[in-house]
Amino acid sequence: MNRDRELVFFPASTSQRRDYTKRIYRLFTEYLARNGLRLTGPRRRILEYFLGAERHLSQDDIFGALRRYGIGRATVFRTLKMLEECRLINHVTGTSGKPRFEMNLERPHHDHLICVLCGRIQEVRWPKLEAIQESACRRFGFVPAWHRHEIFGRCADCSRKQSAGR
Amino acid sequence: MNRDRELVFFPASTSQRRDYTKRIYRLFTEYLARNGLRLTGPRRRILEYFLGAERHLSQDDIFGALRRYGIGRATVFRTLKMLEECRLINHVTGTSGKPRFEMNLERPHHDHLICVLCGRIQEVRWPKLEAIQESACRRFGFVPAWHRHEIFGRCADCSRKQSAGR
DNA sequence: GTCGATGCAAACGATTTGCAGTGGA
DNA sequence: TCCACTGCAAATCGTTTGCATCGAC
Repeated sequence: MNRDRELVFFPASTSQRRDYTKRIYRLFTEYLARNGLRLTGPRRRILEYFLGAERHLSQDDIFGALRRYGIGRATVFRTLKMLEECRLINHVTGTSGKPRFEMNLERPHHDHLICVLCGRIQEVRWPKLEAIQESACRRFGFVPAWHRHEIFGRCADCSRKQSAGR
Repeated sequence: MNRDRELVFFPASTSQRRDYTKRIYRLFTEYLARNGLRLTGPRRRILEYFLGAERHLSQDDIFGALRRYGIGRATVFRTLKMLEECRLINHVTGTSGKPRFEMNLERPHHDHLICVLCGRIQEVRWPKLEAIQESACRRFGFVPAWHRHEIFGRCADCSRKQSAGR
């Protein structure tokens, strides 16, 4: 299975990737400088891991992958919170309610189809749906800031397997 | 403020209410019997509280209101889980991430506008939106079971107050 | 050198579970 | 009567925080 397909956008070629990484780093260091914070080893490693991951990561994925560098759980939590605050990453509700994270920068807005059997998260773009939603909010005088639109069910693979098994 | 307006549907007249309550109880007792479970005082009280509430309740609301009957937190959690499992109630993500619950039975599907300032939860029906969503899932071979569509932002009252205060 | 960041462990808040006693069918 | 249900307290889970030390600037 090609996990890459599950991401709506991810730089494909090596040069695109290099440029993307560079832009991410610039935004990150600017954010850090603006707030009197520092670019440290653990922060760099976590960001690097996101850049290489191409899928939705849990806190455990990150901690598990980076513990060999002696990075503690607290630091992972602290950094995730920070990256979310500066809008470089986004969080999605995974199956079992545990949050998963995705790179956010320069990626078009999308919603999520979450498979309750295998936990796979598929991204979908629905521009038409977003438009309807916006206008409806306005009718209520409600000023939307962000939203969460997650659909839980069975993905194509799992529902195929399930009906074959019967 | 009339909180009732925030619910898309709730039986209005006394007789409608009585019938609704009767149907809820029948479904609940049937569910209990089917699983070899019992209709106990605490369970009855919690259900009763939902029937009278007409708004989105947190676990704390329920515990707080019923502690005078000596009902423990564990029982509230256990019962909420059970009611959710038999689909009599639904859970919505409140502000601060804590779940809130609503009666689910015989109520048309709706989404939620959640005010990040006052925590108020407003319900919206979007039949057109639901239709688009359904058809898009089908295109992916994804079989939706349930979804969560929550929009966070400022409600009409709060955004008015906020701009007046400036 | 300064002061923010780190890892560790302890603290925390929400939820769950073990258990002995209680009560619904 | 029987066994599910209860409240309580202890346990657990994910996350946060206090603190002494470390390291980026």
